[in-house]
Amino acid sequence: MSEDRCDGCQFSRVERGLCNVMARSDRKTLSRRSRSFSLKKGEILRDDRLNDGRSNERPVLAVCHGAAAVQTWLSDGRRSLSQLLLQADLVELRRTHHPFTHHPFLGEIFALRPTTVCALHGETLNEIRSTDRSVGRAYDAQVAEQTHILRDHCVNIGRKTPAERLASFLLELSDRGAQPEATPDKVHLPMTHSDIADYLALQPETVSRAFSRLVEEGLITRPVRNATRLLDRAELLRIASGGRPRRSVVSDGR
Amino acid sequence: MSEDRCDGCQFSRVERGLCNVMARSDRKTLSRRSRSFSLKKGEILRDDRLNDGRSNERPVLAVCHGAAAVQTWLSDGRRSLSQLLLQADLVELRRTHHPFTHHPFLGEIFALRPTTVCALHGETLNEIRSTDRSVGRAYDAQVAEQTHILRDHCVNIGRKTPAERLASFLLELSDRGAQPEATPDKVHLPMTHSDIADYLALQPETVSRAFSRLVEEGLITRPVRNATRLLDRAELLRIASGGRPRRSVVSDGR
DNA sequence: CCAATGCATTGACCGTAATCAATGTCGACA
DNA sequence: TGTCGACATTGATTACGGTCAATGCATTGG
Repeated sequence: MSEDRCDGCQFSRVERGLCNVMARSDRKTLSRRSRSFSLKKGEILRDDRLNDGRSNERPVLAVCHGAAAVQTWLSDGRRSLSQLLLQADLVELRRTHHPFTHHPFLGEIFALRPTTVCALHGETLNEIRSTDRSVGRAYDAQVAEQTHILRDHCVNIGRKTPAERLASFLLELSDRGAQPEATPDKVHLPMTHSDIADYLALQPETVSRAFSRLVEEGLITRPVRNATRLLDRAELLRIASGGRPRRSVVSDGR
Repeated sequence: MSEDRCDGCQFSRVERGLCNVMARSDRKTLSRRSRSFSLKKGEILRDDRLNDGRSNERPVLAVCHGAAAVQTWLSDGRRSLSQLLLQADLVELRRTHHPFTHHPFLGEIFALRPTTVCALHGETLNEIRSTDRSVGRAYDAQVAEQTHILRDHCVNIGRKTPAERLASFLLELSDRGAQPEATPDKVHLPMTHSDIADYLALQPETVSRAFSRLVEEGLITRPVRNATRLLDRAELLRIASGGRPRRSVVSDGR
């Protein structure tokens, strides 16, 4: 918790990292009022852990390193990972009430692998944002991107076949690519098949079969268990966007 | 386009409406630099319509009246409605690039019924926000709520049965309730079964059957075609959250 | 008032992914 | 190096929701 612990933080160095945008002095101020958490693979961070000692103003979480997901349980044990959190992603874990059940909504962060998360002090972030316009822009951009990804994900799990979902997923990983030393075609998988299943709204077995199918069709290879190489990006993209057109991939509406 | 056209706008009167929070003078300034659109039922508003004449700074859309949805097509004709936009909802239709295909992302707003939408001038909104802290808070709250709803929706369409999805949907409508004269139990349905299907990731026939089932079980009635009355809110909630527990509805995690 | 149209409903059937089960593979650790 | 445990893969079967088709019911407009 030293003042310049941010200097060692990977998040502050990542291109799209919010801390990278702000002035050094602001970063120090923010750092002093923020806390960081180390999560082991499989560990869960609930919002109640964020609120001890501090005010319960909205804490904004930043993923400094690793990969996590927003996890939800149905009461009979079904699990869903609704949002993937990769390095430099921001997520607001507001202690709020569920939008329509009015029960207190316990956001839950599940570490897909060893992960460090920083709980930024919301009010301080607001202050910085009001003096430094570029911080506001960066923050808004992040939020807008996450919203886009969420909408897109609804389309994925709502209207696509297993193979299409997996293709979309691999492209998503490749593009959001929080992988260490990655050529864009070598995609590191930060999670198990079971986690992928709960993210893509499938069963693990179906994920496995979808992988096999993409391999069969020569679109990917799987050099090691937790990585994939994309061989035919164009075709993957075609599949991911619903199949049909051989040339143009952009949906023409209607 | 008079300066005080906002005075007639329903959005500015709705409790949670952003315009309701800001000072009258700010509202006038914002109004002068914004444009409003009237959409007929079934009409589509693409982001290109927002950018004629004006700068292409992020326009923030506000639903003044009616109901709409963010609509996406897969290339073979499958449709998805990923986000419901009810009165006083904000949505950022940033002209951006698709998060991982890099194609320009054409956000598309589909009017579920006659709807008026206001394209707020983003830069002006930012200025107002930097002088009036409460506007920023209200805006952030809206965004956070939408994000919550989107995550929740991912769980709905990813892991719930048709009846569970419908129950969730009815409760969502009841609570976000942009209905005119509504007791909380009388829920107006602002869309056709086909639209509901594309929102809940089902087929229209399945929506119909799910309705029938909830009626059979005595949980709702359907006095008229486009409305429903919730008879047993607690039981609907139990179903919506995955079934099991007879007493407590809040998921205890694990 | 009736026709026409657009939705909704119900039924029968089918196909895909979930489920159940057995086997295989990798990695950690002694 | 060998054992154990977690995860992945593959196969067989089932069940649920999609699909296709027919009927019903409202609202609109001539």
